[in-house]
Amino acid sequence: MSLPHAILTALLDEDLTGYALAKQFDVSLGFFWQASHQQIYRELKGLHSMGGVNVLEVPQHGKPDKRVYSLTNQGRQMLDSWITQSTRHRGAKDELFIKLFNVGSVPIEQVTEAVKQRQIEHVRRLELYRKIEARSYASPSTLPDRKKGVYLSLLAGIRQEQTAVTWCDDALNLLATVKP
Amino acid sequence: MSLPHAILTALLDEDLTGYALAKQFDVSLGFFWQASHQQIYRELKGLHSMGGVNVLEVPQHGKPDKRVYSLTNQGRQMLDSWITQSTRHRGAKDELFIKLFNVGSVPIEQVTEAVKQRQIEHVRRLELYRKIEARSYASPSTLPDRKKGVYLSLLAGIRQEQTAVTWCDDALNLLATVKP
DNA sequence: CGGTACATGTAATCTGTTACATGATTCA
DNA sequence: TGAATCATGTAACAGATTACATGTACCG
Repeated sequence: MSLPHAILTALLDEDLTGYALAKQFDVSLGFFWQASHQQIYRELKGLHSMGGVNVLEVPQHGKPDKRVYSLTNQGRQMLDSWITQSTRHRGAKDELFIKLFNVGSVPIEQVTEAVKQRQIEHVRRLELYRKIEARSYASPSTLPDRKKGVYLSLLAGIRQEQTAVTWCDDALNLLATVKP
Repeated sequence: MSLPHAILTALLDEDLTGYALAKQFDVSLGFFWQASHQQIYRELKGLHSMGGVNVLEVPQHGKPDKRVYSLTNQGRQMLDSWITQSTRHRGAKDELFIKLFNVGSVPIEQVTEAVKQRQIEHVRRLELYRKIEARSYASPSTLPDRKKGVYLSLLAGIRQEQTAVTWCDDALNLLATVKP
């Protein structure tokens, strides 16, 4: 039960439509918590009926009408009390490790291929994160308080990807010693 | 759709009951893919009706009867063809990052507390992994092929935890500069 | 006497994914 | 002309979590 809180968090700095929220969940917060537009529209209704957000309906011409959501005081209080609760993280479910547990029982090339593929993804991710770092967080010591948490998240992402890229190299080396 | 394959994988080396499988999913494979006993019993039924596993009913006295599951040839084939399919990983959903995105809007002590708590968990995890490494994977170069993938998973776990512990230190340092 | 281990399950609910549905505008 | 962007949603299904349910044996 934390997608609602992720949405409230995204609304801290700016009012957003469901559509714009869904885009945010593709980048930024979405690097650490992803959600589809279907989920977001569903949750926004729930949050609205609970008083956590306000809606402003904005008629448009040429495009469908907008519903711009904003955080209410009650929404802020929901965040405040949620912050004190225990932090849950469902351990990442990653099929790659199941595949690795199959080494020695299935054709090794397929596992190697999966690791190579994964490394490409990690490299891409790392490049993206570094680009964001260079653009917006070049001097972390002078960051306003409000940005420090976001920066730390990005830093976590960078380190994770770095670790993963290096691990892929080591994994490929060891997998190369497995007889086919 | 990969819990079935995780179960088949766990059955590669030994026949197990649903109960024992659930325990495996608390350690070993479970470090990278967790599942509750309810899920496992459900999936075992499905796998059985699809011919991926055999059941041997073992009457016991004093305890409920056992159903010992073993992998069939068809089960092995299911793994073989699954291995070639694309590897999915749902990005880890971690509330800690949502909390970090709240820095500057909620009481900072709570966020700091959450990071400290998380660091303790990572340290514990790291110690556990290292214990397993020392016990079973002291000389990775002489490992039989069948164990190499498992070792690589463990190595990934160790590196991830190490990275996380270090990051927590850096995070705590930067969070200490946030005005309350 | 109380807790843990063994051993299996059902039912309800909550989350997440996939597919379907609509429709104008802008850009190549 | 066709794809992408803006903008909202419904419906069905799959997957995960929580609660409930039962019952013996063994250890301290």
